[in-house]
Amino acid sequence: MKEMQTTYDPKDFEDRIYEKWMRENCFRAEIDPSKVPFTVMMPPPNITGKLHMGHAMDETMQDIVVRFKRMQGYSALWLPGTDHASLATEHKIVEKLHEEGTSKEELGREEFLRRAWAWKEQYGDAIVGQLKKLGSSCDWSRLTFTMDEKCSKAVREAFCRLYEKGLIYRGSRIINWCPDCRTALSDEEVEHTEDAGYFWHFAYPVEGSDERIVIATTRPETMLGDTAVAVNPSDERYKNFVGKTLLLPLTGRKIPVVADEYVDPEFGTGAVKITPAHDPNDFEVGLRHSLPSIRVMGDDGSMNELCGEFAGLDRYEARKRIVEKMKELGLLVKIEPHSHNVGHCHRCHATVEPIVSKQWFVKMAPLAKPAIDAVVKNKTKFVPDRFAKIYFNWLENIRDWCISRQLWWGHRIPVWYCECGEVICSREDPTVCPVCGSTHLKQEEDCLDTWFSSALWPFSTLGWPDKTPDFNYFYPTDVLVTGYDIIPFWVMRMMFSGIEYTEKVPFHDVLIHGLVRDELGRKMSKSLGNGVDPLEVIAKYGADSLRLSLVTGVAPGNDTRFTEGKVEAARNFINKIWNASRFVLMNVDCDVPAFGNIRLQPADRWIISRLMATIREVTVSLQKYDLGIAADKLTDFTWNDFCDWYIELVKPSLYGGDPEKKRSALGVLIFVLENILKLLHPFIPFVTEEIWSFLPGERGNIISEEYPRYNTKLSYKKEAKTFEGIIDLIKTVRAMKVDVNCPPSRKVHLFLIAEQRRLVSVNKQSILRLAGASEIEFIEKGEQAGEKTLSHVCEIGHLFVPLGDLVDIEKEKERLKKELERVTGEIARADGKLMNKNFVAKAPKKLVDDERAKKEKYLDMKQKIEEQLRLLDD
RNA sequence: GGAAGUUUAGCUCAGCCGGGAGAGCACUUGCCUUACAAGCAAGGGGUCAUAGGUUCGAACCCUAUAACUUCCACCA
Repeated sequence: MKEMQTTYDPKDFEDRIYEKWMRENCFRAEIDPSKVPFTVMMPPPNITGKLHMGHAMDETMQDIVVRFKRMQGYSALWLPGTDHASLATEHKIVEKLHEEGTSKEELGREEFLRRAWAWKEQYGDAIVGQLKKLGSSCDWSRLTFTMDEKCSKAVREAFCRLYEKGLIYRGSRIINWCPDCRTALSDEEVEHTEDAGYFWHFAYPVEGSDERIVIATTRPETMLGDTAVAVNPSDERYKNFVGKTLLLPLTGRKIPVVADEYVDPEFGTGAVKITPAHDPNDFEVGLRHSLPSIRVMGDDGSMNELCGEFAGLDRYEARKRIVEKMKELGLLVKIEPHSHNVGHCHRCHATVEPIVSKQWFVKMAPLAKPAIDAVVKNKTKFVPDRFAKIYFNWLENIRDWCISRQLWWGHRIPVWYCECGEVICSREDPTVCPVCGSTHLKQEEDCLDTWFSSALWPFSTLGWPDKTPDFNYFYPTDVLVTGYDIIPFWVMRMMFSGIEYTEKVPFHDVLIHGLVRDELGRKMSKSLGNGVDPLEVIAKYGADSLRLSLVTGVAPGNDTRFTEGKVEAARNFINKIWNASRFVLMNVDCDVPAFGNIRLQPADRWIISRLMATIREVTVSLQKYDLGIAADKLTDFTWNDFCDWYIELVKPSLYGGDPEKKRSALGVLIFVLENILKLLHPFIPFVTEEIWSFLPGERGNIISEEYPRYNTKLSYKKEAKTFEGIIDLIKTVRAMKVDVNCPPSRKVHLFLIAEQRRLVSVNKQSILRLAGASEIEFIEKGEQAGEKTLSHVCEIGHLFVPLGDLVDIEKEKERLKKELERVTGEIARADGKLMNKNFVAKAPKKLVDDERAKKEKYLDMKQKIEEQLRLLDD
């Protein structure tokens, strides 16, 4: 039999184990009617780059849940994939082309797409590699890319259905335009920041008079597109202006003064220039007053041909020139600093321009309603549930979704325009116009928003719209794991899409996690350069340590800080398990009896009792997605109970020379270790699998083992409680020795007045070893343990330890007096409660009983301490 | 202008149904005890942000306040 290395080194086996899992098809989810399916769709990472720490946490959480469910006997499918990330990817490729001295226009659509697919191959593979390094147990046979044929088919189906229902329309609306990416954006893709700017006050002259009206604007360049000035109808200052005509400076265009409630008289000058083509509010005002809409800016953010001398200028250059010009004309009244909310493209951070443009939209109101209802009715639950509020907030205030993008990389909109004017939306590429028979059809140039295909992810991956066996078996999915920042982009859209297309919610639970921040609590970002590469951490500490560190001490939905110290702590814990396992295995030199055939000793029953309690707590926590609590319980049990206590307690049995005792001890050790490894496997899959392979006997992979189950017959609650008296005894002796500076090597003689002599006797060797004692001697009440003796009342009885020269009687008296004080205080506290009639009457009976028992215990302690004090006084 | 979150040990954070405040790291002391110094043992350290309220009983529930964080919102 091969042996375990003396130190834990994950590099020795992580890759090898992953290959083994792959080779043996351990991640493959089968359609098995005898099993219950459990489905998780991996949020497909963008192919724009490599995975960051946030992904690492997201994937780890999913893997933990999936491995847990798989071990529980579900047919667990974790379907992996990647996202084409239309805008983000195209942006990156365009940047790269720019560096190469070319452009997408120069290459043309076809060549550009060829490059994009090459990009996808490269980065998609890198991501898959990273996921494997992390230990992700996803079903690679079902790996999906959002532009795979099946997804494209689903996208077309979805688009056509909405189009046919009249829920998709094309129209000219104000949209968010990114002049750098040169595409429309949805509202969600715009980030607002409070930017410092100015308020320019311009005077607009009234036609045929000397009167002027002063407006304030933050975007002077848009004045070229003004088609009115609006004032509040109740504003006395401007009453006489309403209906008059103004001469728009720089253009001489005649524009009316209109009255509209939208204007806030308190803000600015109370008069607002109206530019319907370049401002969402102005657009609305324009509609109400039938104002023309004049677009003065091109797709690249420069002023267009309507702008006279400013034509061709960049928007900011134009702003400068216009302000100068207005000043020259004496129409610049004043400039005041003003900070306001400015929208930025969330991809390239360029300032977004609201622009009127012909785009495709999804009508949201009819889709939002059922998506809200589903969560209200608990068909889908958010964990933690407070995130439901954020979800509602979005859906309740939602506006129509602009889905067209002026991009090439993505799903091209399945609409064709015929020369006769017919618009054809089709699942198949049409060749002939159904109206005029023409074959001159042109497909819509625009692509769909990436999130349009992401919205279909829970079912497009399973073959929808076809009724595939996968779809029938695995859909709807069980849990979606993602960050709170993705709720508006994705969760919400999957919800209404799932309900609309499949008539089922796409998942029952949404497990929301927070962001992984840096050591100082800052968001990890490229610009700050504070990101930590998961692969580097894995290289140094191993994937298991990284995984464990990402879920311990983390509450659902809360942000967490990444520190190397946490990874180190996780590594140390894993090292502990490694060595504990090594210890157990190096003692195996005989057949280990089956657990059921072992006559259990009190210590055995204690550890098994603790094991059962742990199994129960961990299982409950995992079912509630409380991964942090589960990890915490497991660490505590493994390290404290198993390693620090149980292993030490059974060493005398291993070393004592009695083969029967040794065999039994080994049996229990192996049994508990097996359970620990299984319980921990979802968290730290590699090392548990590796250790598992060293355990004696024929066994398969731990990944395919059954998750431990709570067994009432093995709970031994009462016996475990009693056994804790032994632990308490050992701790007491240790503390006594430290208290008097007794060297650990100096063995002490223990005298004990106790009722449970048998329990003590059975564990005598363990007690001697762990307490650093030479002998335990039972004495009767009233009997003396000799001169210079320290005493302590512990759970199991009254302990006396003669320590000779180390004992300072006066100090011991002091200590006893203090102890007496404490105990007296405890009695008073218990009395305080028990004398309270309300407590006795209203508190649960168990609590009252417990309180009475405590009082009894302390009274007994008090008596013993007083006795001892009297003795010392004599 | 709305909304959510956070505030607990020196640091980072847990804390379930309300029933004697926890972990890791750091710190102090002693130990290389034949698995592990990435370790063992024993310790010190908290006005659970503040003020009220509900309750027999509050870190936990309610109200208000403060500080910080985040999301949303068209005030030109």
